[in-house]
Amino acid sequence: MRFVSTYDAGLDDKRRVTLPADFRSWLKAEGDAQDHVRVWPGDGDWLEGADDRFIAALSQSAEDLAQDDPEAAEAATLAILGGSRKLSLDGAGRIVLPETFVSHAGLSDRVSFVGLGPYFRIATPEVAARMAQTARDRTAATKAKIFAMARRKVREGDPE
Amino acid sequence: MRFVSTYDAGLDDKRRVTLPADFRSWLKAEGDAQDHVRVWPGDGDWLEGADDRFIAALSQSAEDLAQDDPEAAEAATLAILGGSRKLSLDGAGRIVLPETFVSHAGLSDRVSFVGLGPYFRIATPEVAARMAQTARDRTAATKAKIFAMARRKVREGDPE
DNA sequence: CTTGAATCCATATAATCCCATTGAATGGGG
DNA sequence: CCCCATTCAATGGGATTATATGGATTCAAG
Repeated sequence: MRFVSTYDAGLDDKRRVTLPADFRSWLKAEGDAQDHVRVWPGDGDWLEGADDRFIAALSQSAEDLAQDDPEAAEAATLAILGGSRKLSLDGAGRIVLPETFVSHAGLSDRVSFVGLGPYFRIATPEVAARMAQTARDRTAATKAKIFAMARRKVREGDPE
Repeated sequence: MRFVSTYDAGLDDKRRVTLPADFRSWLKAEGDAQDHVRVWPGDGDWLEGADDRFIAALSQSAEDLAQDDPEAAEAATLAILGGSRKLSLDGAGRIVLPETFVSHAGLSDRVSFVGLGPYFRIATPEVAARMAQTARDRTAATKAKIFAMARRKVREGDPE
C-alpha cells in the first residue's frame, strides 16, 4: 500500500513539516534506508513528492517516449529533474521545504498531504479540498467502474 | 541519482562560483576524489558541466557515431572535448569560470545550476527559468502519458 | 613592478541535529 | 467500565555544524 488518503500537518517558521507516519512507514518498508523524498512544484498551486523509484520511473518513461527525439527527451528530463529537490528527513520525520516551494504552493501554517498511489501532493488545506472536490466531480462515472473492478480483484484473491 | 534540481549561487568579481553542495557530495561519492568538473559552452546562452566519467561516455558515443557519420562525430568531439575545460574546486567548493565562458552565457552576479542527471547546465537565472518553462510547455502534452507509464513501471517491480 | 590566478582564512547566515514537551492513541489491571 | 501507565506521533526550541561568500596572502609569469 503506497501513499493513500489525506493528512494534515503544521508548517513551522523554519519551514519544517512532518511527513505523515503512514507515508514514512511505507518509504522505509519499500525502498530500504529511504531517509529522503523527492519534491517538485506541481502544475498548479501545489507540490508533488515521491520516492526515488518513482522519479527514476518517470525519467525512464520520458526517455522511452522520446526515443526518436533526443531534444524532447532532454526537455522532459529538464522538466522532471530540473525542478525537483531531494529533501531529507530529520530524526522526527520532518522535511524542510525550500522557500521557493512554499511560495509556489502558497503555503502558510497548515498543509495537507494527499496520497495518490506512487506519489503524493502537498497543498494548503483549501487547495487540497478543492482538488478533492474537482476529482470527485470528474470521476463520478469512472468511480463506479473502478469500484467494481476492485471488488472483483478482492474476491479473486479470496478463497471464500 | 546524480545532478538534480536547480540551485542559485553568486558569481563574484573574480568569476568564482560555488558549486551546489548536493552536486559536490555526488561528485565525491561517485568518482573518488573528484576535485574538479569539466565545463564547456552549450549550444545556447548557457554552459554545461559534468564529471570525467560522463565526458568519457560522450567521447565513446562520438566514436560509435563516427562509423556512420565521421564528420559530424568529429565536429561534436571537437565541440565537447576541445571546448571543455577542467575547473578545479577550491577549499570552499568553488570553481573559477573563464572569461570566455562568462561572456558566452552572459553571466553577471547570479547564476543558476540546473541538474539534468549525468550533467548540468549553468546559466543566468532568467535563462534557466526560460529553459524550464520551455521544457514544461514541451512536455505538458505527454505528461499524463509519462505518469501513466511510470505508474505501470513502479507497479511491475512491486508485488502490491 | 604588475597582473592574474591559486590558496588560505574569516564570518554571517542558513541548514542540520538533538532533546524536551505535548497530546493522542493503546493496552492492560483494578 | 474506568483509570493509569506506555508508546508513538507531532511540535517547539536550542545548540551545533555546514555553507556561501568576501577578503587577504602567496605565487608565478609577463
